Amino acid sequence: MANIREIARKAGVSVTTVSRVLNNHPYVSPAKREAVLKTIKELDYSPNINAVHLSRGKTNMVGVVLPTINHPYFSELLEGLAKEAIKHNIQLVLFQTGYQQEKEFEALEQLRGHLIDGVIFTSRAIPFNLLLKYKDDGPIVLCEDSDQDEFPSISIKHEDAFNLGLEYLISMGHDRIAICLGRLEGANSQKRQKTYHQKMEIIGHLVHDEWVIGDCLVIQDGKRVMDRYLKMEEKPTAFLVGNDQVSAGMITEATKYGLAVPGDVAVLSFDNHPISEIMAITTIDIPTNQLGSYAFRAFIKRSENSKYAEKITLPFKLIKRKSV
Amino acid sequence: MANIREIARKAGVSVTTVSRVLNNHPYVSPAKREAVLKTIKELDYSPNINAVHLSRGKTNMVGVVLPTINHPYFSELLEGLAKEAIKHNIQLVLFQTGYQQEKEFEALEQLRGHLIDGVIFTSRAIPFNLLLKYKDDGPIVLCEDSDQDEFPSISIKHEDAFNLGLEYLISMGHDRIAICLGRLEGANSQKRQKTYHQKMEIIGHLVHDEWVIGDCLVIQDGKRVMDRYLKMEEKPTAFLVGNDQVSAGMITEATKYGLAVPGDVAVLSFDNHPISEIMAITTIDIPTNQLGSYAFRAFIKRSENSKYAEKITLPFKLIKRKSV
DNA sequence: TTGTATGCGTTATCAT
DNA sequence: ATGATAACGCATACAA
Repeated sequence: MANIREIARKAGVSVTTVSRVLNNHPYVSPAKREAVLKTIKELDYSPNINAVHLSRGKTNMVGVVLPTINHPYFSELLEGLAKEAIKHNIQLVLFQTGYQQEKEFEALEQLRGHLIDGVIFTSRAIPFNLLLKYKDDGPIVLCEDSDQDEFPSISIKHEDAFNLGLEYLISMGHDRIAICLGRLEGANSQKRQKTYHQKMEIIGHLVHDEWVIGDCLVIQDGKRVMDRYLKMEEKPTAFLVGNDQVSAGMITEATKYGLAVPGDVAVLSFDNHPISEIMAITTIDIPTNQLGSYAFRAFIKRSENSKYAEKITLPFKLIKRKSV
Repeated sequence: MANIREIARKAGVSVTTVSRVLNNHPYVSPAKREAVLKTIKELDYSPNINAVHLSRGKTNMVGVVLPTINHPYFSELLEGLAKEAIKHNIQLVLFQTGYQQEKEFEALEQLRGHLIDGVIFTSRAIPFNLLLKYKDDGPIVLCEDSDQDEFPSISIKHEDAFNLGLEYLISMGHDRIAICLGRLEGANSQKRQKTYHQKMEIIGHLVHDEWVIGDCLVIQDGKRVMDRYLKMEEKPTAFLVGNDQVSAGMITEATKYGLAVPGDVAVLSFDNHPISEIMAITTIDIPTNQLGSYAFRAFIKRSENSKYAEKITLPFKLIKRKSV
């Protein structure tokens, strides 16, 4: 309840001196510094940070937009962000969107309201032109393989990574390949589907509509995929899967039905998260953690230079295990 | 960049009127309201929330202390919290501690600094007497089976739940039972160990030191546990495991070595999270999500009544599947 | 219904 | 080295 003025009065100094002590400024005599510190302790004082923020004009907090934290991809990414944020003494404020645009706008509005100094999108649902309106409100960073030059962005080249997966499956003798993606309408999924169709055309293979499966995000979705597979008239011999969680669910379910992996059906996924190692899933390693670190550094650069808009792409690599 | 004063000037009204429009107060003529709204739109104005907070004396944000979000237990709990927080139009600010006390103090310091209106501990590492010092700085809620009356708390009765697990294993013919816990020094773990030793004594069975395994939190820890099991001279016939993740890792690893579950070794865990269903793990359901909801409601009650300190315990139940 | 003036708790400027 | 005072942007008691 105590404030800086009260401290000043009791310590027999001015508020300026108290503020100087609080912020470790030079030019405060040891005697007065001592007196101030003593009073602060006595009154159990601590500064009202809202006032500090208002006065300073910034908060040292940045928003992180993500669909859910209840998924290894995003929690890994977040750890990368957090690791870097700590170095810069900056707090992360999370915005769990569940892919709801409304929630993303909430983050952007907090940016406008000076509650946070910037926003990092680990995933985005709002259209680009609406995002653009917030360009001047503070640093914004995108974790996406994007086709724009307004904001800095960090990602892997999704088309290339998807191609790598397809080519590996083909090299292992598969030509009847199905794919499992997240939200089919998302930018990344669109790119992946395009890549898929192109590649299938090259090897001269028609694509069955039911071989493109959406909404594959968590382990339970893998079960759903296998159930669907069992009912297919035209069965693929391999699946290229958007993330390890779904693969894990698929393989577990397949095993239940006595299907051999990769004998009856091969599975290749993305991420190289712990579960893929445990279950010996062949996967394409995505440096998810690093993605986060780089994203945060991009935020810092953008803070220092409001024109900074570099597109950074990180490497990925195939991890051969036992599911293909 | 624009502020309320500028809006007032351009709209030809007082700052008070602008503030009234902003906060939907009555007693503003439609004409002036219109003028203000128009100017706000023109200047692309939005309020500086720090100033609002400073002026109002509160922020509508509460801190959530948790070891990591990269774990189903905590992300589930968090979802329960978030669901409720949304209803009250309150932002959650996460403090990932990694069980570092320092991080928990950070949350408490933000409470003191009026940056957040309260703190919810989903897990706690700092000693109680230090926590107590923050009692008057704002509402604090504990998610723990605690023995205190200063703060409201939400939890299940860990002793009872652990007993239920032990009794079920015993009823299935096991008497050589090992346990896997999280941080052995934590309050919950202590209670569970005590329960374990008591029960083992009742059935007249000595406990081997190596049958109490700590640091079991994630799926990889399950692998470690099984590796250790294989080297034991005195092998248990069953494991009571602190959470489903660890069970999943154990079972996967056991299967690799040709061990039958539950034939060679039975596994019973806690949580009833998705992976336990997928892998048919027998588990004790913890209403993790509800735990979060209740915790948030306790925060609200404590905000309204600074004496409120109810201890709420939620029910748990055994889910019989195929790992015991 | 509207406006003036003051307060919220700090930092920063500018003297001295 | 120190302090008086003006911002920071908003809410609100009070007056009109």
